[in-house]
Amino acid sequence: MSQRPGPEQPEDGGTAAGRRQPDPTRRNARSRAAILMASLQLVGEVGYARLTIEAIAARAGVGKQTIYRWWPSKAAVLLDAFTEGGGEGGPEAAVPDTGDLAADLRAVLRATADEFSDPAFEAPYRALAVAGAQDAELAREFDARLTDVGTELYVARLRSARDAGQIRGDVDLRLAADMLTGPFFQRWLARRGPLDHAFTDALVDAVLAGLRPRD
Amino acid sequence: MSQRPGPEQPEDGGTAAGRRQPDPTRRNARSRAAILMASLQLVGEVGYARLTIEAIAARAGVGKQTIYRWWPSKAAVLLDAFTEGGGEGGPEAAVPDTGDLAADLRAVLRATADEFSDPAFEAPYRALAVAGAQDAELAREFDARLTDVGTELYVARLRSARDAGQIRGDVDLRLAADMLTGPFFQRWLARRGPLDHAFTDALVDAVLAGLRPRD
Amino acid sequence: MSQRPGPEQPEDGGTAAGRRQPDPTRRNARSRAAILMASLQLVGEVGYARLTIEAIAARAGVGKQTIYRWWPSKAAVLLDAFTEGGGEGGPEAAVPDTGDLAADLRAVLRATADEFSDPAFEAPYRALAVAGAQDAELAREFDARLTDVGTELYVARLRSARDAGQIRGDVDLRLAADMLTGPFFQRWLARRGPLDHAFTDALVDAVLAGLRPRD
Amino acid sequence: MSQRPGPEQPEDGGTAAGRRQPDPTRRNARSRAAILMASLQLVGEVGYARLTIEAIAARAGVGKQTIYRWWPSKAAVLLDAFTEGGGEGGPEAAVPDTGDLAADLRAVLRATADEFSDPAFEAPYRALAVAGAQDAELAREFDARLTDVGTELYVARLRSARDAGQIRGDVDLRLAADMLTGPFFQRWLARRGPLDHAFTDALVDAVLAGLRPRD
DNA sequence: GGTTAAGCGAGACGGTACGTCTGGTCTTGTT
DNA sequence: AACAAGACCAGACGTACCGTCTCGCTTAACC
Repeated sequence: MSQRPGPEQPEDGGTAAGRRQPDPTRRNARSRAAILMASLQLVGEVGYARLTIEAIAARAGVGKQTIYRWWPSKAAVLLDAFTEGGGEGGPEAAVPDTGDLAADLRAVLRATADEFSDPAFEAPYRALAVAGAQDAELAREFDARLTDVGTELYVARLRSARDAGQIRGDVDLRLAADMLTGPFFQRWLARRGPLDHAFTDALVDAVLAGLRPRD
Repeated sequence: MSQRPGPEQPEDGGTAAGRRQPDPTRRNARSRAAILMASLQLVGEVGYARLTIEAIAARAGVGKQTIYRWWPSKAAVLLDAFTEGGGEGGPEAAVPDTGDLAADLRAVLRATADEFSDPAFEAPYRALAVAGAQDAELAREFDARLTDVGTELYVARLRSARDAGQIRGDVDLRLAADMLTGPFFQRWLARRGPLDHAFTDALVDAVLAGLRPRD
Repeated sequence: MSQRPGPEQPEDGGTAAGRRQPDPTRRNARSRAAILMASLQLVGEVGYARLTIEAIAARAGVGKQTIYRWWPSKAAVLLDAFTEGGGEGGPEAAVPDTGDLAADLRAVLRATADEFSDPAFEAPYRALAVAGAQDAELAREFDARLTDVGTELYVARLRSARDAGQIRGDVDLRLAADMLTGPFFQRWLARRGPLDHAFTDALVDAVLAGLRPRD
Repeated sequence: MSQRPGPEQPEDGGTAAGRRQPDPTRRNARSRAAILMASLQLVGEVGYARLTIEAIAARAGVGKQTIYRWWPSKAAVLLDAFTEGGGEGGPEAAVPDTGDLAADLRAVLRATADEFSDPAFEAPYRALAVAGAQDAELAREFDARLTDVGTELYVARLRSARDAGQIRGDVDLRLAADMLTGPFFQRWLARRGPLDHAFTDALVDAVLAGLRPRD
């Protein structure tokens, strides 16, 4: 979100013009940080639906225009807040590779489950998921900066396992990763059950059962 | 949703009173139908975020109070509208049982994918999923009336297959069903890829690979 | 201002339509009174330039929309407030007619000067004069409801004096009235000097000097 | 208005300091002229109420601070703009003295009426009158630089006539001048009627009727 | 002639109020 | 009593300006 100084504006002074884009170099870093911090606090306190730009501005000690100047929506604010504030690239930074695929995946999914049980993480992440479900443009951004990164880590670990002959050569690694994250995501977002280790362990086992060489 | 005239009001005629519950027998069926119809139309036209009670009332030719009297939220209206308007019990009415588990699941998931590609179905369903993600109470209702029903159909079909010895006896049928619906749900809600038959077929195959007896 | 239920809207449901006009019979009298009262208080406290609709609404315990629904501008609110609150038809209700024209005019102008020295009267009246100077539409309304009424009273008294032969038959009564009010108005609005009895008495004498029969 | 580098700052280099007064010798004359020009243009286009400092700055191609540095308010800008741009000392430069008082006054008032019928003159003058009505400090400045000058010219001409025995010796010349300008001002500012020659001629005659010696 | 301190164009900033929109409640008159 | 209609209090929306505050840049004035 925030500002990408891409080459999309053809002339600027032309006829179409429209919204005047601000100069990112003059941006007040202190205000920006205060806004992101306030967003995370407030979404945790009142939830996404009752999160308002006015409240963020007031909490951050900032004019509303300073938010509207730099972000197109409150979801975009949250996305910046989340990616900068704590979620450093998705559920985990990297899937460990001890050689034991099952153990590695169990460990990561357990850690992820724990993370999603932390309200400070859960509230903004859920807010972003909800916003993304309603706005394709935001969803793209959200996926590119959070979800896809996480998926890629699973794919990488699975590829390593495939190279080691621990899983069949014909498996679709992307699909396999989705089989790990999909049930997890659904259970979490729709609150279809507790995100405990029993569930994640069983999920890992069930998925791996379909990936192992037929011997 | 709508109104369950349960025995929760202890005194009613007391001092504090509170919410007067209306008499369902005097309800105007024509208004109710118009409200549900208008909800479905509007959510398809403007999406859930910009769906307003005022617009529903205006479109239905109904007073706002008639909506507030019978439903606690616009999501509840939509839920009634959806379960009565078209989604006759979730994605499908029943999983066929031809004896060929893979073929049956492929058929059902293909049909479901087609259904979720129909905007008239997709818009209100997505709206409900989004509302459910933000409101646990609503999510419960939503699951009870839509998702759980669907899941149960998969579980039933899988049980039949297990009884026929086509899948191992130790598999967790609920988890197996989640492995079918989870990736599907995630791909759909977060728009992580096209909901085509290639995807659903591959998903069915991948899940079944983990369920088959080891022989 | 407020609402004139004239027959100007031809069809309403037609193509032009536009602003939906509210139903004056359903108007909340208590809210209306509170708004007018608050307007008078606030214009006295902070002046017209810093008088805001928001502050009026807050002071009156009323939603902003209730003001915007019934009045087109804060000046219109003030005009209603002023004509109903205290200014009972302009500077004075009637010019006395004791037979002594000079004495009568002196008395009225002295009373008017006193009135314009009362901040509770002065603040809203000045606000209206200022608003009228900037908005011809409002000025028309203001004149019709306040200034013209006052002028007419002078004209009536002067006509009585003319009929009694106390002033020449060829004098333009309207102009004569303007010669009384014009210098007064200018001195007051532009603060060109004190509005004391010395001034008003001198003004009356100077004007009458030009009206008397030449003998 | 603008800046009077008077000796009001006691210490300047003190601790509290406060308002830094800028150095008038380093002032950019081109910017100053552009600001005054833009003010006059804009007040004619949108009126005083919707005249904004930002718009003046933008039209003049000038930073906002350059306006705030040299003028305390938009009214002060307008006052400078007006006194420099065209109204060179009020309605007229001098009242002619042909010996015929009535003819001289009629000529001046006719010219003044014509001037006040010119939008390029009327718009900023009305703006200043309005601003002055709301701000006593500004009104003082306005009077000193425009109105008083005009009044003094009338007084001078009347004094000349009095010395020539054309009007009585006991008349209050200041009041007489106000009887000419007051009705004119009121009619113009409150738009109580057309500012045509018929009006001004009648006004001159009516006033002079009260000034002539009783013979 | 190089340094330095202002004025300057530009515009980001913390604020306030705008006029609009919608939420959810209350009131009125009709069916 | 439910209903259509819509006025009401409340408060967030996104915009427009306010007046202040940096930023670099230009332009004297004084070394």
